[in-house]
Amino acid sequence: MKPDLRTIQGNDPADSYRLEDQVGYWLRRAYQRHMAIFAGVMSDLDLTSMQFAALVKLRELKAVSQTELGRLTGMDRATISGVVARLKRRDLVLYKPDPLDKRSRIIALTSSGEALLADAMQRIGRVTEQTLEPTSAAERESLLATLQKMG
Amino acid sequence: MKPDLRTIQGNDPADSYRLEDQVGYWLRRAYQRHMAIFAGVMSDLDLTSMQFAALVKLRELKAVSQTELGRLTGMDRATISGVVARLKRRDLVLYKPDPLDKRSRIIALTSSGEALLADAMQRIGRVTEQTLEPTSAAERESLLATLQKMG
DNA sequence: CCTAGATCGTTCGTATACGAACGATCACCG
DNA sequence: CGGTGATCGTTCGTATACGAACGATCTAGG
Repeated sequence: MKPDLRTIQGNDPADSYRLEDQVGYWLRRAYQRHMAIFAGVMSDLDLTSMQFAALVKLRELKAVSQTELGRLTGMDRATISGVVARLKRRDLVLYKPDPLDKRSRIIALTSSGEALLADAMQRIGRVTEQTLEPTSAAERESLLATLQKMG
Repeated sequence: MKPDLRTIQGNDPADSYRLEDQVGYWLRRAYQRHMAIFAGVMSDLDLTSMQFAALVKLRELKAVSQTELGRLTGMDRATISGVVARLKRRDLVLYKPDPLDKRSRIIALTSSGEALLADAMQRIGRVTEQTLEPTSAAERESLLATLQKMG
């Protein structure tokens, strides 16, 4: 069915390499499109998808240390540091000292953080809907399962 | 099989929202892991996946304008500008004037660019292999097809 | 109690990412 | 031919992303 291009073109794997055949390329493209959809739906809230992820986790857990919040949302120390700082600057989150560890900084939602998040959560379904719009229900299930294995 | 959490927890879609159920979250995770694998395999070449993508396209097309190269690799004007500048600084690519358009800048591989790319292309299979390692052959085909629809 | 190693959050350096504004140029239309 | 809108690449501002080095603190072991 599918001819082996290496046989046709030679033994060097480089000869048959095309960007458009690579998972990495399409992972990036799909993620990129998802981000653009997110930005569009949330544009008037001025909220990035990473900021949203952090707020969602805070809503779920009430209060976590900054590094732990990073772990839960998939951001390293240095990255979550900036994300949280920008949320703090807008008074969407606040800092609390950790009575058990002076190194640690506990992060929690403020009421305006909760309010903004509530608004964003009303819209998040549209983001997923548009992201997955080109796919069938079966594809969606399979995609999610496969991505979870890979993550 | 799967209970509708909205029915159990209330009517607000926010109540049933979990980061871990979202495509966007897993797209990011999978892409992130792919990037880490790429960086590991290519570490001694000091080549990012975006730089690699640009070099691959240049090898395929011999010479393209900078903006066109960006389009083909999925980077906007501002981003490809920096990527190409860093490749130029390392003499992996060179600039040529476009005889037909004074605004345009034609980019092409240098011989050291070709050499480095040849090395990278010998390894790229390992990157894909490791990225897809947790998945079956059927899942790989399905994943690629679905991502392509979404991209 | 006291030190070696782990962990917390910061900062720096580098590399994407992308919207917006800019000057130069191009293409097309009247 | 002259002007208007589109396109080329740059620069700026902002937001991730992440390795590395740092000071402060915590933990475990002796």
